[in-house]
Amino acid sequence: MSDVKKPRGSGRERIFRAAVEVLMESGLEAAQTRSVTERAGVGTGLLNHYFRWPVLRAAAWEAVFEDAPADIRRADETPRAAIERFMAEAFAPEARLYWRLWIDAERLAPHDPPIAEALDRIRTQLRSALARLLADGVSSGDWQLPDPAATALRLDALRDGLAGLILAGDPAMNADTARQHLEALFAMECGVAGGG
Amino acid sequence: MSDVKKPRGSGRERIFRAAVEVLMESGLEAAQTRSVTERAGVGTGLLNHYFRWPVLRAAAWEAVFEDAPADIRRADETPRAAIERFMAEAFAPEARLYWRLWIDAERLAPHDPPIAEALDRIRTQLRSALARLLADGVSSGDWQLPDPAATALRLDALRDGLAGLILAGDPAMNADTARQHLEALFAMECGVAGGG
DNA sequence: AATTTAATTGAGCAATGGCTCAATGAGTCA
DNA sequence: TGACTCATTGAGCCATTGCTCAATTAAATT
Repeated sequence: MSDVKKPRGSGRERIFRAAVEVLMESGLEAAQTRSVTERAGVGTGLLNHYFRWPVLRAAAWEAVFEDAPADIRRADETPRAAIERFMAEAFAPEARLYWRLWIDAERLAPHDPPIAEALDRIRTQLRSALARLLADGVSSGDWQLPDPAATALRLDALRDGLAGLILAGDPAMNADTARQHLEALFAMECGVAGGG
Repeated sequence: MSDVKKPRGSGRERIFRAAVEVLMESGLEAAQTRSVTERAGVGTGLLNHYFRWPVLRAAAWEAVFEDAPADIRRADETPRAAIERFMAEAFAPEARLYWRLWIDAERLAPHDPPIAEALDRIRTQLRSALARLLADGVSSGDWQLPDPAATALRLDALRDGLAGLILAGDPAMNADTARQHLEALFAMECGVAGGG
């Protein structure tokens, strides 16, 4: 009876989980307290009893990306396989939701301290995971890179820029093209002559 | 007397010019009709008499970037000089305002048709101006590129991504570092071995 | 001067959205 | 059973913001 309308867990937990779901559906900026309380099956007052919206929002955002750094290089995955998956997943349709959340966070960060802190933590972890992967590939002889950390930063930034173009509806950009450009950069980084 | 408070021009002109100024100061999202009418020294009703806010905002935005495409390659400028200026200006402090406007527009575009159209026009012009510059540099023997249009797109996207990192307050990114990465990409595009 | 037309005003409307707070319900302890 | 605590509710507050509209002023026309 009580779980027809209300998911399991205490009010506080339900609100947090609902916030995560709302973020995934609506993005950071369109998400509202009312959507969260509605989805949690809870009065509007309860959210404000437990949380302050900007803090809850940032916490839910961080929860969405919590596992991402560890997922850059999965257990027993070769560097080459991980990089191939990196390229394949970068602009996959399933990634759109995450890109929107990511870019929303970059936009909000200058005016939203909780978001800024969360973004900083996740970004640092993601980037060092990628740099580690690139360095491992050098160690294992899969590829050569003069400066894996710098390459990680460029791959990161180019992926960010390409995803931004896709999300902004650039007619000259789509997932396939974006992937080709990202792969072209990696090839150049590894010393293969300039890409087309 | 009448130009102590009110700048010259008709109400319509004054409002448009004020809109441009407000955009430059506040960015696209923080800009409000009241700031514009205040700055124009005009009643709030007049703005709505002449314009619809989303349309005015997009028109003012486009006016800000109107001259940018032609400025990629100035008259009597060699390709090399133009590219050097491109790199130097990309992340200069003066460019911050424009970056904010640009990224705001990318964010608004999916939900704001007037902005989407303006962004599309300017982006197309900017990108083809850059591609033309790169192709000219190949013709003149300043550099070699297998596919100048693809290189233009990557330079564009990487610059976008790097600027996004700076604006979002990434502690690992600043104007100098960003410029180095952008130059590293260009060097690789031209066939110089992978950059550090 | 009289009339018409256009420019201009700003108080206020309507919708939005985070948050308050007095009230209610439910569980616990003596 | 009464007293106390904590969870929960939701109508409504309050500030924001694009926009309306009846009223006013100024300019042009006859």
